[in-house]
Order: sequence, then structure tokens, then C-alpha cells
Amino acid sequence: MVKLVLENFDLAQICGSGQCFRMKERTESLYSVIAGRHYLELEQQGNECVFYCDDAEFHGFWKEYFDLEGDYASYIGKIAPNDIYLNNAAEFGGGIRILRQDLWEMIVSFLISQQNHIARIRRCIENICVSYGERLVNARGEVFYAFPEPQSLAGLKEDALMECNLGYRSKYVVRAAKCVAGGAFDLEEVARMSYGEAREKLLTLFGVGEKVADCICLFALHKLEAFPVDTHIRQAMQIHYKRGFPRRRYQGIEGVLQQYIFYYELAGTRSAGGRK
DNA sequence: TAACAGGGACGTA
DNA sequence: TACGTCCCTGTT
Repeated sequence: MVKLVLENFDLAQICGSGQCFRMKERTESLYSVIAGRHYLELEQQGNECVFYCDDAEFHGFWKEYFDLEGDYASYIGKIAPNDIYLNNAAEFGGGIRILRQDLWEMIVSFLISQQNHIARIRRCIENICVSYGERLVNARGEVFYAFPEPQSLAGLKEDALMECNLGYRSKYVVRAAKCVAGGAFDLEEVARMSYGEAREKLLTLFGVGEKVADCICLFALHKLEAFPVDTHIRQAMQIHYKRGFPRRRYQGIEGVLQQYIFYYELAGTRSAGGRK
């Protein structure tokens, strides 16, 4: 195991921020994540975090996955002191990290996310993993499933994923799988692109609109300048930034701030008693 | 029981 | 730019 003191790192916030659909809360402080062929359990103890894996796997995979080299204190430090709302949001969700997740997995996950809520997105993804993902075993001998490869979904009929409860999104996912498996959409090429180029390319996929493209850019390609606008963010913008969100001021880190706002709107307003 | 909305996008006008 | 439609499910 690897035990570290980490500032601006909070598993509950990362899990609750809704960017990773395969991270689960096991108990109060214990979480599990599946990424690629990796399975990890980790535990938060105050500002210490325990990663239950060996040193090699931590340095070879999880350290980057959780963006532990990112300087989130400096992002927060850029917030205008007189912007009370944004400071509150960053105070509330300052332990969020923008994870570096798999591109294909994010494409599918956010195709599924449209007109959908988080609990059901999780179930849909679990369903397709169990049905079409590789069956693997963790260190304790427990079975888990990897995210399905594009090739595993490309051969399906367009409505095949209705059985996994994807609804009308089934055809989006199967068509995207065909594009990737057939070479028309080159994941590695997109991974090397700038934000603008990658966004443009993602929009060519059937079922990917601007919001979904931005989510993929942010959570898979780590384009921190991506600023996904969904109904929650739009609402927050109308209330707190009537003259527009100062994107120029925050050029290059808009996505981090978006996550603070999103999490604050989703989880913070309730525990704060509706105070914003 | 029925109606509705929930982290949208597409096709048509 | 605007609006109906797509499918499922938890909530009211």
C-alpha cells in the first residue's frame, strides 16, 4: 500500500463530482475504482489517503490517473477574492481532482449521460461492462469487469444495448464503436490534438453535442480550458453571473472551476441549507 | 395511477 | 433559433 498526505484531495468529493462513473463508495471512507484493467481500493483518513496497491502500480498508473501532480492550490488561488460565490464553491469542493480517464470510456459514458441522471448512468455502464467487458479478478479474488473495447461493441446491432437500459442512446454507442473500430475515429490521434481540434473531431460523432464533447475533453484529455455547460451550470450562470462567466480571467482552468460550481450546485446547496 | 423531469442531441422547420 | 422527439426510471 501507499500512504500519502495530500492537500486538495478528497475522495468523497471526487466520487460525488460525477466525472467518474466507476468509482464507488464502499463505506464511509473506503472507495473502489475500476479503470482500464486496474482495480483499486483507497481510503481517506483526514488529509491522508491510502492507496491499496503496490508502489509500482501507484507510480505506473494511479498517480497520473488522480492527477496528483496537479497544483490545485494554484488554481484556487486564481479565483477573484471578491467573487464570493466562486470562493464558496471552491471552499466546498476544493478536494476535487480532474481525473485522467480513458478516452473511449469517456466517449461512451457521456453519450449515455444525456437526458439521464447519475445513478442510472452508473447502472447503464455497469450493465455494458458486465455484458461486454473483460472479466477480471482483483487481488482478493473478487470478480470485476473492464470497460468494453470498441471492437466488442462494434459488431452489435444498433438497438442491442437497449437490453442494458441505454434506451435511444444505444445507437449512439454502437455507431461510435463502429467509427473507432473501423479506424474513421482514431483515438490516439485525438489524444494528441489541441482542445479545439479534439472538440471539433468529437462533434463528428453521432450523438455527441457541445456539452458532451466538452466533458470528454475535460475528463479524458485533461483539457482544463473545456467548460461543459449543462442545465445546472446554465442555471448557476443565470443566477450568479448575469453578465457572463469571466472566462478570460480564468483562461486555461475554466474546467476546474466548472467542477467546483457543478459539485457545489449538486451537493452543496442542500447541506448548506439552500444558502449560496 | 399518471404525469413529469432528469448532467442532451438530432432532425425539421 | 426553436421545438418536438427519442427511451428509461425514480419521484411526486
